[in-house]
Amino acid sequence: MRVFRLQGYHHSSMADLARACGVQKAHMYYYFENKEALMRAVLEAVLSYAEARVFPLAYEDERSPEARIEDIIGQLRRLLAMDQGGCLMANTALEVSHLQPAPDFLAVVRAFFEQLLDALTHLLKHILPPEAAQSQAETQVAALEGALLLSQVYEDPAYFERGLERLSALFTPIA
Amino acid sequence: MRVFRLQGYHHSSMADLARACGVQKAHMYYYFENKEALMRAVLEAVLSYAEARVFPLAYEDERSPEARIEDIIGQLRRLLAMDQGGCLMANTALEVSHLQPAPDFLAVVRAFFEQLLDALTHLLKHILPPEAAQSQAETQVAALEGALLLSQVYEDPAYFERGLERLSALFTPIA
DNA sequence: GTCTATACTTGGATAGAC
DNA sequence: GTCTATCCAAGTATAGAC
Repeated sequence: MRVFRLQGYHHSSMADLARACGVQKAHMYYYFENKEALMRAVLEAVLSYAEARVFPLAYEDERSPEARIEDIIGQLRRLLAMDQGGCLMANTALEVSHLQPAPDFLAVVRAFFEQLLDALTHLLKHILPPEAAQSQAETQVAALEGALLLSQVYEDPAYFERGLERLSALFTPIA
Repeated sequence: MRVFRLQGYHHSSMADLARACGVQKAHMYYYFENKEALMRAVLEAVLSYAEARVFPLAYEDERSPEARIEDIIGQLRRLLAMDQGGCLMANTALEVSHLQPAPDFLAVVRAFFEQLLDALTHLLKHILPPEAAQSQAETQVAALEGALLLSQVYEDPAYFERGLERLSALFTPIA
């Protein structure tokens, strides 16, 4: 996961990946059919983590929206840490989305963003009408990923931090 | 440029690039020292275009901000067309920003975003206090690139279109 | 300036011993 | 389940004829 995040899909060789795992290159093929299957497994691991520890936070309806968004932001800060390669889902999407044929692991990327959008939409419905909530969730996910991009361009985590703050601010208006 | 946008930097081979240019692979080395120099030249061509035809639109102070932002949006729609590979600057940044050593063409990417941010900040100063203008420019560039990402993830130009509309709407409040 | 031919390296993947 | 050895294709880059 670390290698793919830092070096990208195509630039990560099976040798790089094997070294990071502390095994011989050939041994990778005992567990994974090929490089694409390995990437799929990595992306599925990220998705599983988010499904277990991040998205559910949004649906804890007995807690306040403010508290829930703060927890989610904390998780996103770790999951997308810019100094560890940023967002693997976004990096991968931009690197392979136009390839023909498209690698099948793109479906995992889509599932990730869909669930992230749904989770945020659910939270925003507490402070906005349903339609506006969906639109605002889309805006916020885009703004967050874009802020992460700027952080990587300028090697400055502040852009991403400000993106997280703007998301947080939505739930703590003035008061 | 087309090949790099669609396939990414590392996945584009000199053979791919030569074919797209209609010359033999070896001939590419007559014009460019290596693949990295070729990528630099491509990025510089994009930057030059933006410096000549896009950014200056923001500074035509005799025209209304609304008119200027509409022209800029029109240019961005073409320059970042999602079905042609999206934003080469963003794609490239995410693909190579964590490599060590970092390719020197990253400086061109930084220059592009810096000038885009400056241009948007200048325009926003017509409707916001200076400090808020800078902050809002950062937010809008991030939101736009993020919207483009979502368009590529879902193969749906609508996300990017809505991003452009939200930018446009900033300059035409209610009225 | 453009081509053919080719050197040299790396990359993905397999075979088979242990 | 892990290793060594190896195959073959693709990749970057160069040499040299025309």
